[in-house]
Amino acid sequence: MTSTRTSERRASTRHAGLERHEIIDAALAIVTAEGGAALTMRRLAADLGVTTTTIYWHVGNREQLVVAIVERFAEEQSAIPVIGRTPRRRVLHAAMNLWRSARGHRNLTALASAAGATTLLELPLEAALAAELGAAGVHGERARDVVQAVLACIAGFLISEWRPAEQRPEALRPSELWSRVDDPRIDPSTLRALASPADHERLVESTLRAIIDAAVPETHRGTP
Amino acid sequence: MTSTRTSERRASTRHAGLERHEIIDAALAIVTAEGGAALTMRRLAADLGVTTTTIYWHVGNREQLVVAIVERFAEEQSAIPVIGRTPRRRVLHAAMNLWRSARGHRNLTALASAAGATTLLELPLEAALAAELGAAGVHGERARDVVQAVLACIAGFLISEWRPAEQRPEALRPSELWSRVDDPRIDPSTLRALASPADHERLVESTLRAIIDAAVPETHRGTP
DNA sequence: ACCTGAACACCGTTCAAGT
DNA sequence: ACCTGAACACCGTTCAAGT
Repeated sequence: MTSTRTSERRASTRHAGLERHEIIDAALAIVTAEGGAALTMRRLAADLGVTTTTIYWHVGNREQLVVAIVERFAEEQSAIPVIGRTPRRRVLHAAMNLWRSARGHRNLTALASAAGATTLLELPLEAALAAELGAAGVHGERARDVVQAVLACIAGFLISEWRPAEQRPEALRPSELWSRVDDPRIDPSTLRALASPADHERLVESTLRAIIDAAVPETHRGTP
Repeated sequence: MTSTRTSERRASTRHAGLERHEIIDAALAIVTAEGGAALTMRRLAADLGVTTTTIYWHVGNREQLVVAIVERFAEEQSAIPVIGRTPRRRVLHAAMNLWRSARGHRNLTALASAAGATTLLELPLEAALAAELGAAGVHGERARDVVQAVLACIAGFLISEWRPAEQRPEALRPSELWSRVDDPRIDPSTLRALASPADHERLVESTLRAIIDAAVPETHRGTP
C-alpha cells in the first residue's frame, strides 16, 4: 500500500509529481487511523514513497502540516442539522452536535487541540450554535460566553476519555485512588460512586443542559 | 547551579550518593519552571551532574518519573479552606478552589493531564468538594456526576489557556476566524463578541455555578 | 520547480561493564 | 548497590546538490 504511486509516477516523469493535497490526504489518513503521534515526517514520506525533505518543500514544517490537515478536514465536514421544537432544545442540540462531532473524530480533535486549532476545526458547528442562541434571544457577549463554556466542557470531557482508566498504570486509576480514601466527611455511597466510572454520554448532556438553561430564557417567542 | 552536588559528593564517596527524592525534586523544579516539555532525561541528569542511565536506575522510566513528580507535589500541597455561608456557596467555593489550584500550577497540571494523573494530583481538593456536596445533601452517583462535570469544565478552560491566541499562527486565532464569518443567522454583535476574548475568570465561575445550581438543592437544612 | 542524500541536534531506552 | 559509556532506534529540520 505504500509505493504504488512511486512506481507508477516516477517511471513516467522526472519529478515525483507529488502534489500538496496528496500529502495532506495521506497525513489525514494517518491521523484518523493511528492518531497524531503516528504522524511523523519520515513515516508520511515513506507512505508517499518520497524523501522526508520533499514533505518540507511542499508543506513547510510539521506545524503547518497539522494546520493544513485540520483545514482540509473542516472543509469536507458536512453540516449537521439542528432539530428541536423549542429554542432551548435547539440550542442544546446544537451543543450536542459539537460533542458528537468532536467525539466522532477524536484523533483529529486531539491533534487540533494540541495545535491550538480547535476553532478552525469546528467553526461551522460553533456558528450553528451561535445562530441557535440568537434564535433563543441570546446575543453578544452572553452568546459568546455560552459558546465558550460549551466548548470548554466538551474539551474537558474529551480529554478524560483520551486516557481511559484501563490503559493507565494501576496506581493512577480513580477507582484505585478513591478506594483508598477514608474521609469521614464523605458518605460511603459517594465514595463508592467516585470509584466507579460515570455514564459519560448522559453526563455530558446534562452538563451542557445546565449551562444552557442557566443562560437561555425558557421561552422566547411563540409557545407560551 | 548545575554541578555543585557533583563536585561535593563525588569527591567524598565512590558513588554519587544520589537519592531518589533528589531526582524527583530536581525534576519537579524543571517542570514548574519550564514545563513538561523541558523535562528530558538528559537534561535532568545534567542538572544533577550524573549520567542519564543513573536516572533510569533510580526511577525506572520517564512515565514513572512523571507519576513520582505528581505524587510528591500532591503530598506537599496544603489544604485550602472552604468558605461560604450556604451549602451551595460552599460547594461553589470548593469547586473554585480546584480551579485556582489547577491554574496556579499549570505546568504540573498539564503534565499530570497528559499522563492521566489528574486525580492523583488533586485528590484532596476533589474530596473536599465531595464533602461539601454531602453537606448540601447530594450523595452517591449524583455527587460523583457533579465532581466529574466540575473537573471536566476546569480541564477544558485550562487547555484553552495553554495556547493563548497570541502565540498561535495568525490563521488560527479565533479573532481572525470569526471576523471572516459572514452568517446571516448570527447577530453582528454576537460575531463581534466571538472574535474577542472572554473574561475567563468570570466565565469559569459562572459556568461552575450553573452546573452546581442545577444539581444542588437551594436550601438543605437551616436557613429557610 | 521539484526532489534527493547527508547531516545536525535532539529524543527515550538498553546493556555490558566498571567499582 | 550504584553508576558510567557506548550504542540503538527514533525524532524534526536544514542545506547543498542534483535534474
